[in-house]
Amino acid sequence: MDNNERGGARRAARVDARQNRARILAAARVRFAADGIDAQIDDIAREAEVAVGTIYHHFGSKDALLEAIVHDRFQRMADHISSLRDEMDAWAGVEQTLRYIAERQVHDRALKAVILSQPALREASAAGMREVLIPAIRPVLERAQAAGQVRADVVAGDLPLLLAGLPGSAAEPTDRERYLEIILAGLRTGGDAAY
Amino acid sequence: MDNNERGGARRAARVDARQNRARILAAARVRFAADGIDAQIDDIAREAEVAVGTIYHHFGSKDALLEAIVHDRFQRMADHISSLRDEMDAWAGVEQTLRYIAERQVHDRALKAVILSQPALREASAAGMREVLIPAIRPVLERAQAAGQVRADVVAGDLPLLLAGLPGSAAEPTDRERYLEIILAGLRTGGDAAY
DNA sequence: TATTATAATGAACCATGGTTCAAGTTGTCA
DNA sequence: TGACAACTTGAACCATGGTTCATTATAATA
Repeated sequence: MDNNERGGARRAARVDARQNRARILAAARVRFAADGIDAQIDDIAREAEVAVGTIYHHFGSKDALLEAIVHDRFQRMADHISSLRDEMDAWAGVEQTLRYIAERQVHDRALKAVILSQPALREASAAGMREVLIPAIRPVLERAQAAGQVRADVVAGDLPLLLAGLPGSAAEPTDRERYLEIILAGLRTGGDAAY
Repeated sequence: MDNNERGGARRAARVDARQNRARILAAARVRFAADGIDAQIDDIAREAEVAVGTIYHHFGSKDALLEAIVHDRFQRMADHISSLRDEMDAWAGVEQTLRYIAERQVHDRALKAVILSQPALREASAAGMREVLIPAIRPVLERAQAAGQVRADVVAGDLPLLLAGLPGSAAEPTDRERYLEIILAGLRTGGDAAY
């Protein structure tokens, strides 16, 4: 149902199969980003120029496909955020992180949906956030907290949630910028001089 | 399809009909609040102790029923918020408003969903927000802005959105409190001394 | 009480959209 | 160049859940 690299298996995956798998992933990324969680398998198949059955051959279910996409997204995001860890200014790291997550969310409705989803449902995908994205955010955040630049009570998991209401791609860029500034100001250690 | 008060009609609505209508509304409120937008008509019917057909007799469609509920919710919220307009301290008015909307959202998943929904889809319900809730928030907000207590660039429509990521009813109350404080701090006129 | 407009019922209907699988293709290896 | 496992195909299948409507029941009126 799922053929990763060389398992203990015999034959290597056929090259056409690998191409198709890639086409499906690409199409799924596009459609999930545009239509959100309820993008349709048929649409993905059409866009990938592949039959529905092929998708099921490679991924087994719609949820599994979504999970693959989303997990990959979280992984890439985590990598990027980790690279911000030693931004010269700790605060800048936090700001960059926020802006980056915001930008990702605006371009990907499915991602946004998963971030918002109750941990109960959509468990497989939500796990990717808990175990990949959040751990990447944590050091960036804590560094800024240690420097007294961010409220001490904030937790890494708060950041994605705070961005949940970010105006979508239809809205004015200035609306998004204002939203971000409000959140950033809220996070920054303010007049109440916590430290 | 919808029998409001006395139209130009002849007979008054039968009392059992009125009771059933009320039962349906009550059940729908409960189920939409608990299950969100995709609460099932059959469940609502069961909870109201009424046949599905009766719901359709009174409301015509699931969307219409949802719209009725949501519009009513927005109306009540608007009324409550308006009563805060002349809170002695302008800032307190804003804070109360935020806390009130937050509390409503946590208790009602459908409400939260509508607030988050792209204005495109779910148009009928979203209109209720635009035309009832937002206008009620505006004076409270602008009063605090005039007093220099809230960022000048914030708009009434921002407030519900900022609360979109608020941790749901499953989360610790302290998580919600922290979230609120961050938003409040972000709105408050801060060190950058706008005025 | 007889009449009737209005309301209630719920099994059947239907659209949607994910999933299956028997039949046919094709890359790869010997 | 076979031979075969791996892969692809897409029509058919099925579950879900909103909606219809012919039938039956009942509140209101005369």
